[in-house]
Amino acid sequence: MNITEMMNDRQLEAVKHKDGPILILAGAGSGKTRVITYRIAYLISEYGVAPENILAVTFTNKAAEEMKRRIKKVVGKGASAITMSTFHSLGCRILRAYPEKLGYTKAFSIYDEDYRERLIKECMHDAKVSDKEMKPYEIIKRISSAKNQLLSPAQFEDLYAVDYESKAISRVYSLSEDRLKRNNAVDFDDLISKPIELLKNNPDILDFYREKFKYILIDEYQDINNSQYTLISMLAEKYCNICAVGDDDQSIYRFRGADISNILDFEKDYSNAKVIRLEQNYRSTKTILRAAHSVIKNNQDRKGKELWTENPEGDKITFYYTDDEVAESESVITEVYKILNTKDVHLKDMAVFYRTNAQSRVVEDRFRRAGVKYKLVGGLSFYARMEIKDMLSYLRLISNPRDIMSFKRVINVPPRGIGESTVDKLEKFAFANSLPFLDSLGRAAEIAEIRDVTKDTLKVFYEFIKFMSENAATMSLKDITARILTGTGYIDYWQSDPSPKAKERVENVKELVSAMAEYEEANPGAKLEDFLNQVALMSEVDKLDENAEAVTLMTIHSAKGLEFDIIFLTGMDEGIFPHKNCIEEPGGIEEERRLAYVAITRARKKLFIYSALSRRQFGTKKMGSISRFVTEIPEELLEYKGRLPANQVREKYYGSGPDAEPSEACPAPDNDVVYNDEPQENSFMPGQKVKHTKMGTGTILNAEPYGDDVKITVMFKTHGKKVLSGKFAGLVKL
DNA sequence: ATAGAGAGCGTTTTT
DNA sequence: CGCTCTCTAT
Repeated sequence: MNITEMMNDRQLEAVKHKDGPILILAGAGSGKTRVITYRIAYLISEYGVAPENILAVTFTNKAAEEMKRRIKKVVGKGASAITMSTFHSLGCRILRAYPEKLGYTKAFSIYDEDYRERLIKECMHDAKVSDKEMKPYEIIKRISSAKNQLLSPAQFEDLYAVDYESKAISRVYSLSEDRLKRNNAVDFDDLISKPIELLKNNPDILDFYREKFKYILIDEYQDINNSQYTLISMLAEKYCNICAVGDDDQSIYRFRGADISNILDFEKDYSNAKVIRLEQNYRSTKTILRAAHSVIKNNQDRKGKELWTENPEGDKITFYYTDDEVAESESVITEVYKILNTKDVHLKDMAVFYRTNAQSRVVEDRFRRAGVKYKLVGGLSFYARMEIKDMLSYLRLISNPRDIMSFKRVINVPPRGIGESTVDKLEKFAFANSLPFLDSLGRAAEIAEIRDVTKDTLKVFYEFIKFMSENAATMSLKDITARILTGTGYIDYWQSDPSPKAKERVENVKELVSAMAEYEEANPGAKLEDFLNQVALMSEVDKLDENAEAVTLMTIHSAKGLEFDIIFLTGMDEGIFPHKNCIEEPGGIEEERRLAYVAITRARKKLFIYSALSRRQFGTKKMGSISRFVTEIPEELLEYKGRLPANQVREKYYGSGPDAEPSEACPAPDNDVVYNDEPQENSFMPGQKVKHTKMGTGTILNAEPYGDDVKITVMFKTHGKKVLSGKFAGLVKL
């Protein structure tokens, strides 16, 4: 392998390290993926490690596939024996190898958040916990965190069930575990915690995996949570050949239990650990990197590093201040066209980022009107559509006939005259006679309270599911779905509906059939369970087609690990980013700042940052103020555009005269670039730089009328955020 | 059992 | 504003 001239010394050191623990602190764009890929290839080709003895855990399935593809290029076919997957896929594999040890069957269902919420609501009902007094979401969060801490319902009760609330949660937790078991189902947290339980109870199996995975690599180590940490530690304990790769500045999943101390304490956990820092950035311009650093350096809780690059200085970062979210989107569109016309950049090299999924609606709407092609990550994507979920529920029921949640979803789709009360009776009957659910359905005739017509309907449904369930193994995936579509009347139901919406649903369902055919071709011999697991464990980014010639629309969280030439970072307003819910939380702002750091460092060539004077939220217009993260970027890296905070600033950056140059390809909307034409001598606008006699210089974040005075919020460079009176503070505009 | 209307509520981020 | 849940009338 000739890799010496392809890498810098640090990278090479990481690649060539053989045995023992190693921590690679890899800054954004430092060639991390390359290092991991070549390290694995090197282990195989130079150190003679068997591919099947390597486990690599990545953040998305796509990253895993991409890495595998690259390794194959270097070491050839043998690479397919490497286990390369996400944490959840790994857990799923282990669980599927020994399902009976924990009382599951091989065809267990994986419940997504939607199903989990329904299930928790049912348990709340059973436990007599009203969803008025406690939100299901809060309970889910507590249960999820209990599972991350590897606490059983009994342990949770012992530890926490002291107050009324925790007692209620404890009851719901216990009931939900029973129900999941009865349904032969697991949730996302179980995919980590149940394998741990399995390995703890079965030392022989644990030893098997320790021997199998002699070399372990974990990517995005800064974002692993307690249970994931436990699983990996258990597996790595024997040989300690663990290679952790991560960046403490990019830890952004604390809300789902990620614990940054896992990476900070790696050297304590493995006392002989080698630590390598990758600080040369190959991705971004000097300007972008400097901006990113000027933001992240405000965090206290970090290992501390500064990336450097040999890349050119690059363009300034454009800071756009627009009227509202619509003007923001339209400005993005104008810039997209400008770039297409003047630079050798394609639509697929551009991305729009936002903090929350809800913000995508306006962007999508405007893109659609302007005819700019886009691809949306997350939100209401293909697999989240009603008709697709219906079909998947049918498939899940056939694969796992004990899955009551799936049964409930489809029993009356299309309408068969079977309602809640009938389902209740069936469920009670199954429970009372401790029958697998499908059997109780088959014996519905014995339930006196069910009407005869309903019994007939149930019988037909039962026979169909039973037949499919027994014969699915001999059918192709495509045929299974096709038979469900006709056999259940589902396709007829939508085809007889003349609305365009229904037509779309039919199209989507047909697309699912071809997706299954495609999957089958790519994975010969794949079973129905394999397909269902793959769909359940697929991340939003996995569904993205990176070659499609369209602009990517995504949350910053989804953008982690990706890079684009041009990035439009929208919604940089206080309250949105940083999000208002995090501002009060301890450590909240620092996490948001890391998120901002991730966003900025995704850009290769050019970054646009957007903020708006006002935004529509819950239907009402709300005045906003510029995000503190924007003010943390030094002025000299920014170029101001759009609605200018004040005339002086406008002259400073543009000279006199408006610089409206609408692109030919896309006539700029009227409100694309708006200037304050009236000189507003006495008004203070967000974005305006000001000077205070005591506190020095700062930027106005917000200004609102307050009686006959103005309440001005200023972010001072040295004194932080202060609220001042416009009348008395004696602010001088700069 | 079901459709349709009205109320009420919510927005972090995800495998 | 738009979605979901609940209530009510068939």
